Amino acid sequence: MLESYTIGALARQAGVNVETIRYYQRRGLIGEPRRPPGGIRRYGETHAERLRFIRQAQALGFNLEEVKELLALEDGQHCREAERLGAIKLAAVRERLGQLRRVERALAALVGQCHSNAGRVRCPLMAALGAGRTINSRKQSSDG
Amino acid sequence: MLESYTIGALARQAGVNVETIRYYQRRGLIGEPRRPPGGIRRYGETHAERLRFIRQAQALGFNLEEVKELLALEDGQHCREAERLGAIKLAAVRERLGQLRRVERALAALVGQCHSNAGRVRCPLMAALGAGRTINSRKQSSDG
DNA sequence: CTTAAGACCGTACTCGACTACGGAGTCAAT
DNA sequence: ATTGACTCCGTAGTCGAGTACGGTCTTAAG
Repeated sequence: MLESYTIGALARQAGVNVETIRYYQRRGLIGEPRRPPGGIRRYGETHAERLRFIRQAQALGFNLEEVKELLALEDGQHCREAERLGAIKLAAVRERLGQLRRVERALAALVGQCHSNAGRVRCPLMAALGAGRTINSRKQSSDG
Repeated sequence: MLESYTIGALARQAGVNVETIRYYQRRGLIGEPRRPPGGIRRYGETHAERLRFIRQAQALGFNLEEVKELLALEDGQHCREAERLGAIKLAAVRERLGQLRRVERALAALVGQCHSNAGRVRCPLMAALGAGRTINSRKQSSDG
């Protein structure tokens, strides 16, 4: 634990903006090391990892509040609570996963169909995404 | 195709705000039916479906621009283009899917571990999300 | 010591996606 | 004809997640 990065170095290392780090600190997602008398804060690997974690979690659709909870799990002693939160997130993730799978299938079908069927899109995507029937709405635009 | 909803009814039916519909129209995601001489626009099932489509796609992480493209695929005659776009989206979806699967696994592991291990969280989530090592940073908070 | 890069900090701006507001017009019921 | 709910429309405000700005302070190099 060398605590060797300045905030700028940390930012570079993690591929985020300095301002973003400071923003996360304000939001309580990463703690700021106390600054040595009159000086400049130093950050270590743990911070870098935390940043990576945050970005990953975000990329998966968790918002900062949720990420914060996730991080609390990680830090937490409260296994009971961790389990509860984890289970909730897990359910959410599985739901997302299910939908995404349907989309994948539909999209794959669309592309395949397109391939074999040049000229006519019947769009299985629409079917997959909640609508029951074929649409073919001929782009009822206005702008006139 | 009864074109029987007013915008308010459509909104209720689709579970969105009237303003949201108008916003989507401005953004070009749904066309507005021309208004009968001096009157009020009427919407039909196609609009309702389109709204559902939008919400679903959004829930899966597509932004409005992307949704618009998706909708263009649907509307489009241009199969060639549809295929191209579709393939791109498909790749994105698969990437997401892969990540999400990893998270699911990790989260499931976390919850399971928690269960069998009451009192101590080692957090496989962290491992899954880009960090290599166990963290256990004891919440280096600041806040005075 | 001077200087320049960068830290520190508060405040303000941006961007996407809405959401609210206010005034004028429409329409069905009374 | 009047009322009240609702539409239409433009403009403005909100919220989440940053990003930028500007002034002061630290710190390393010359």
